[in-house]
Amino acid sequence: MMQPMTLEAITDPRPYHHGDLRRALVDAAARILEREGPSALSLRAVAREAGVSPAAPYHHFKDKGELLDAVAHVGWDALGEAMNQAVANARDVHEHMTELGVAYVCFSQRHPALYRVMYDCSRDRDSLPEGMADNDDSAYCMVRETFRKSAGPDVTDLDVELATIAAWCTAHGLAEMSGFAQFAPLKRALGGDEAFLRGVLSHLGAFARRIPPQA
Amino acid sequence: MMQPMTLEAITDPRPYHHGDLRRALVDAAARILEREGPSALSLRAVAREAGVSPAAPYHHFKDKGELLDAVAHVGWDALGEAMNQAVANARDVHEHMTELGVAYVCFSQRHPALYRVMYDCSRDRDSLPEGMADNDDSAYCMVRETFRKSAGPDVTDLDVELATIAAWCTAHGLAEMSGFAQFAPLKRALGGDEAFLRGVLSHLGAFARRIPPQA
DNA sequence: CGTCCGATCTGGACAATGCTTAGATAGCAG
DNA sequence: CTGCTATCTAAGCATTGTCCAGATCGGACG
Repeated sequence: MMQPMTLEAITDPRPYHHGDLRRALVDAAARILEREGPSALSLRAVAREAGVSPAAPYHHFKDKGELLDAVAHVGWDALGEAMNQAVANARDVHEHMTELGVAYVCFSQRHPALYRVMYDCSRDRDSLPEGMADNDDSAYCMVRETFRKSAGPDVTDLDVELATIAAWCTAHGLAEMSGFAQFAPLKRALGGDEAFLRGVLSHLGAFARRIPPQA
Repeated sequence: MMQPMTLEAITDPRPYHHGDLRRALVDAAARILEREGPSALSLRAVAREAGVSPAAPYHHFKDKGELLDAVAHVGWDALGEAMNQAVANARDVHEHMTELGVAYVCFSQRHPALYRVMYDCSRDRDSLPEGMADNDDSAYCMVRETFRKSAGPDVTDLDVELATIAAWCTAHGLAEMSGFAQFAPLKRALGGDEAFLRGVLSHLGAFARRIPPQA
């Protein structure tokens, strides 16, 4: 809200005696993530990157998980912003859903390590990731609102919720799997990553048509 | 070198010095997974569980990752079997797709730790998990075959492949997310986990209808 | 039957990690 | 200046993945 949600690793040289370390740590973590991937993201490495002792982070985060949570939160904000952008660029309402899906998966491909952290740190908690659905601009809520706006009067809130979950699950699955090397030939045949993405999304119908509407 | 490069193509019943340790290690790992979850699955814990020294596994697996691969392979075989079962129980062909999806997600909920390992160890490799699509009975190939059989004559192989990927991604997304606590009220309203599952799957159409068929 | 070789396992060691505790230091209120 | 609190460091602990030097067992060969 107050801070710009960009991912750029800005080496913000705040020459306070001991500057805003909390912020510096999150930035350092994001920098390591983009540079070396999730497996290199140790608490000690983050401290090293930020130029402090290995124990310093513990004065700002309860444990490693809480640091990861903060990093993930930044990621969700950035995702939400990217999806907002995508909707803003769409010409009419019926394109919104497509553009949201494309923006979602593209984001996950541009920041694979961040995306992984976003989900990983919530998997162990059995609850939705922090920042994913916290406010109206958050990614999940945008999808739901898009559904609600394009829904007819006979569509219940429950229907909207279920449809949102379905769409979200599909996008998430695509985000995690579209990087597999086995899909490279397919992508080439279709003419690029985004074409592949749209191709898969367009085949959702073929799947759905074989599922009877509710039991 | 003397062993076939394809992972345990055949169960080699070679009672070694201390028995078939390789198999014992995989079993021990699976046992720990079900009992204590993925975070407790250390190489040393596996060795402890199997009653051998911490260095013993290195005579059967190059590193921890290779052990995990073997565990995941067992998991994919089990998933394939569960899906085979589901198809066998379906009354007509048009139910196959639904039952496959249900079987997939149910498996992931019955063995959450195993399911996580199945994907985790392939994520770092950027290729499809071993055992996922290796033979005709494997999970992925079953979905593709179901699509092929129920497809009209005008459907190309590429279409079948894309539809398979779409269905797979959706199921995977559902498998990973349906455990989130936020969905509990929804599940209760619908009358249980499986009803929730079918509910979400049935709303795939609502999503797809808003996506224009191919660019 | 005995000898030897190689596959299998042990014990010990190393660096790295998450985390804790005790002590140092800086900024600020009085 | 004095004292308090938040912040940071240094040192240490248990655990982890991995490697290495030997011990040991199984089976092939003579």
